[in-house]
Amino acid sequence: MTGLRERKKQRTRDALVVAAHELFVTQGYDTTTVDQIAEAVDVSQRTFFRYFTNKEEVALFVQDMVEACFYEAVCTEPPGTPPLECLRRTLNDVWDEVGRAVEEIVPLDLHLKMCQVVETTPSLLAAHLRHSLLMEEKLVQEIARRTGVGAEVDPRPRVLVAAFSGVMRTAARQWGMREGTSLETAREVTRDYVAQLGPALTGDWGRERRP
Amino acid sequence: MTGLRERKKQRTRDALVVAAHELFVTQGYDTTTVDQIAEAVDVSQRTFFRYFTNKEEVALFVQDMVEACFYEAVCTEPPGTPPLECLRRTLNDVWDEVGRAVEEIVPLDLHLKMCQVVETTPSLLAAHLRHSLLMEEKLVQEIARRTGVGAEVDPRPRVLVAAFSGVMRTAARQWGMREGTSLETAREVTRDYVAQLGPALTGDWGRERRP
DNA sequence: GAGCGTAATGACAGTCACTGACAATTGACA
DNA sequence: TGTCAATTGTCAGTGACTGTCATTACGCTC
Repeated sequence: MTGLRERKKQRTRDALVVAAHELFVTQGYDTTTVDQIAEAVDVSQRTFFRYFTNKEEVALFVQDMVEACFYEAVCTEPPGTPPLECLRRTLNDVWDEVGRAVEEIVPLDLHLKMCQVVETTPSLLAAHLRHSLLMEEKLVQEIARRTGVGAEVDPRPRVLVAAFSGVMRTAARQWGMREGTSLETAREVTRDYVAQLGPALTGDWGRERRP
Repeated sequence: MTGLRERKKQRTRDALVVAAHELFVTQGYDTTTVDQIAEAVDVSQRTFFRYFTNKEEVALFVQDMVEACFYEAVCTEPPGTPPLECLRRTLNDVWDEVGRAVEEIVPLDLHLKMCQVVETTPSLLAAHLRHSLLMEEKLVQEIARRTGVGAEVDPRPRVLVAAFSGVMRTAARQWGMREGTSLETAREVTRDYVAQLGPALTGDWGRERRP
């Protein structure tokens, strides 16, 4: 199953991801050319485009994996849990696994820095949002499946996932703008934000910060 | 104030928007080149890029205006309204004005078709999502202002706007996939989806469609 | 209404992301 | 070891976008 060919490909792909991350983090996304990435790994530009359909993809490779990781975790959640609770609980439990999965490809620190690059680079942020949308659709299907509610006739699965994802994105964004970015702070911020979903929707906001 | 120079520029810009819309709608976004758009209006490609920083911008010009329109409407809402109610009410009231504003630039029908093109064209959808994010941030500031809650210390403004915007985007998306796309159906679908925000978050989803 | 300053445009060359085609290389497997 | 198929490099081409400079056109003054 793991012939030399496979392993070589895997190594090239990983090397491209790591090299790209290092270049993006140090000199910025827009100012890094595909040629530079390819050269760093000593392959031709054409080969780069055989591994990644475009420049964005190599930048979002790890993030996509993280989101896929979250989706998988949601799918393994025990049935019968109320949908919002299911998402919230998964979110809280999945961080360690995410950390491990990331480390298999790039140093965790590099990935966290890359998250900030994504947030601050318009074209990259745009692509990231679109990728997230695809994952949202998968989540919708899963929520619909586990609640027995048809996503095509009842808007609630979509509405729930949209609200939840919107809040998570916001949390990620706010976290990315902080100084100390670690998995721990990310977990805290997202947990915090999601917890505010209910209070934020009800009109009676007190005058002081959440009690 | 409106010298010949200004009016001429305005006319060129509008002509570019209309020509671009027609081309995008008939042959698709990716298959339309900037040269074609410029040629249709009889200006050089360079001039096109003096009016719009990139190809996406001309495609999203009207949509951006619509979102700005919504934002303005939120700002003129009477103070004291609970924030979610404020957004919901504005959303319901603003449609006619939006229709009028759009018609000043492109035929409404063309715009509605363009919305579908945006939803179905990955790169364009990505750009659209990013633009929406900018508008969300403005909304956050406005909500924070009118509730006297600091957006930098209390997550609720961001959480509320994120949830609301997420649901609106979902509604727009679902609407765009329908057959009969009119302002009326758009109003209905969005109103419908936003109304489901509360029910979707509570765990006790009934087995049948919303009663 | 002639002339001057400035804004708008066109023409051109160049960069970079991305693609198709074809030839060269290399692992897999008989 | 030889053959097949997958992987890669090279090259040429397209299209989005940018900087530069010469040209045109507007607006304003005298």
